[in-house]
Amino acid sequence: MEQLHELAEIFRLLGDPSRLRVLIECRRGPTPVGEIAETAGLSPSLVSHHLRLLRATRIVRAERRGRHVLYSLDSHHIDRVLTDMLDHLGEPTEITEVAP
Amino acid sequence: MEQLHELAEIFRLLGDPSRLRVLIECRRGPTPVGEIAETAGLSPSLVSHHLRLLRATRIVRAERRGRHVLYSLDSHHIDRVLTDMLDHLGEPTEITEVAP
DNA sequence: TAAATATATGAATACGTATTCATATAATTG
DNA sequence: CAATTATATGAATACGTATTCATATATTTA
Repeated sequence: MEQLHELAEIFRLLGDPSRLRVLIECRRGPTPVGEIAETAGLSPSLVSHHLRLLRATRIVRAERRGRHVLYSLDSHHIDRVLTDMLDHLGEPTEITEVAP
Repeated sequence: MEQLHELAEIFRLLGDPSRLRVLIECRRGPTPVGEIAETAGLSPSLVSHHLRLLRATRIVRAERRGRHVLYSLDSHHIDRVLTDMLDHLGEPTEITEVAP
């Protein structure tokens, strides 16, 4: 199964707090790097580095608009996974009953 | 948003090929460490290390059965995310049309 | 109890990678 | 064209972590 590495790489990219913040901002639709940086509280340089990685895996896509570059999510799978996980994160831990 | 780190940690744990293999084996239901190791093609020691991390985040749960310890997925969220991503991985890359 | 099997743990290592800083490229405006 | 704004890139660093090896703990069986 070779796709396993591909899948792991996607998860790995989601597995960094800063990058996750960047991604969550991208969910709002095409957003310039500077705005992402400010909202996420990260340096533009760092955001740019992260976006490069996310772009390389097609998780995110870029479009130029004047001197800005707007980034947005390019995978509805990722979008859905993010939505699901964010929604269900607050749920209380289930109590697993053990059969006697 | 403090849950963001929690979410990132979960993704980080999914972001390693070996650990992902271990997790996928756990989806089949309670499975002994040795069997996971053999099926995944990993050393029992490595599998045990990974399982410890997955257990610490409640992604996986353990139950003793004789001298074996059976591991299984403990989060249906994770199960669903894995199923979704595995299902949709084979899908061809969508061609994004740009409006003229 | 001793031996055998199954799992866990600790230390050591080798490797990747997140972040910063300095600098480069691109696009607009004066 | 010069200056400014926005983004990208490269190198350096500091830190985490996956893997292995040796050893320990737990459980069953002889």
